[in-house]
Amino acid sequence: MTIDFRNAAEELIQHNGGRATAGRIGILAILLAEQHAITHREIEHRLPESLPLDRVTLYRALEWLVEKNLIHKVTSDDRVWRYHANREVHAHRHAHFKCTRCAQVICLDDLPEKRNWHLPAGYRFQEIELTVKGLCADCC
Amino acid sequence: MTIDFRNAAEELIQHNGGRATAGRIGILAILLAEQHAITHREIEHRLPESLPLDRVTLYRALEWLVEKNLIHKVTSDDRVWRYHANREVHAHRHAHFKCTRCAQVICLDDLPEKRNWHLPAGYRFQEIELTVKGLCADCC
DNA sequence: ACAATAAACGCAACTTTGTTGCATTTTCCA
DNA sequence: TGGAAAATGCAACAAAGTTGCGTTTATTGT
Repeated sequence: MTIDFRNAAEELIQHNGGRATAGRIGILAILLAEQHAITHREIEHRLPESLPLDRVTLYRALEWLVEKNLIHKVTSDDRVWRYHANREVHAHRHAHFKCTRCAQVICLDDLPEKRNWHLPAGYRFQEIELTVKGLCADCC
Repeated sequence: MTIDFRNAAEELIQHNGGRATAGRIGILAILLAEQHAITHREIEHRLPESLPLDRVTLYRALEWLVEKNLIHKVTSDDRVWRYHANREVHAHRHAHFKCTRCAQVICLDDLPEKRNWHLPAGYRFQEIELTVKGLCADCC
């Protein structure tokens, strides 16, 4: 199981012209295996003991993966980035759900239309960032 | 002009059962005078020399003002809270606009309908947090 | 007007998240 | 397989925000 994610991760990394280092593979495999967007710290805890990775290296690897569009970052109100592997669903921009009790984050599929947003004169639209907050099934 | 904001601030604070200290009045007056949501640091810089306020006191005053519903906080992707005085417009929840160049934040008036968001089974909706990103008139 | 007291405040120290510079190690490919 | 480029690890730093605690201040009742 894990091995499949590792293989997929390695392939994805190489197809993007990056070096398939143990760190990157491990990180991406963790994110591929994960349903929810997770924090830097959660990734760190999921790393096997056989792969001790420096905090900074983890930050840089995540940055690289975001750049290469293999994962994406989610803003949150707790000042912590969460990361999630990109799948087909994420080809387009999408909304996120965050549980107000356990802080779990998942991806939703819709985003409101851009034209609904009448900005003041002279303002230019670029993108929408939307988080729905509530309770997840476990916390309800 | 400033004096009007100070008077309004003092009244608002007293009507909420809080002590009208120089700090709170000064802070709320600044926020009342401000069009945009501004950061802790920006507030600090706007404080007159006659009112040197400790960082911590500022944080605590802001926290109190949020609790009392006199101001509200805005989440942002730069991990910094921005604060804005509540006006009639803000009686209901609303969206925000953030300029991707100068980081200025303003309030918009609409929010998409809750029912548009079909969450997974068992999830409970609470609220929406939405930021439109783009360029403001000055940065276009 | 004034004293008592609860609420604010200021200071110092700490935490968390993330970043930067630089020397060392590793990957990849010629 | 050996050398260049890329990735890593370490140490130090930075920004935002929090906590504990002793001191000051605004309010309230007399």
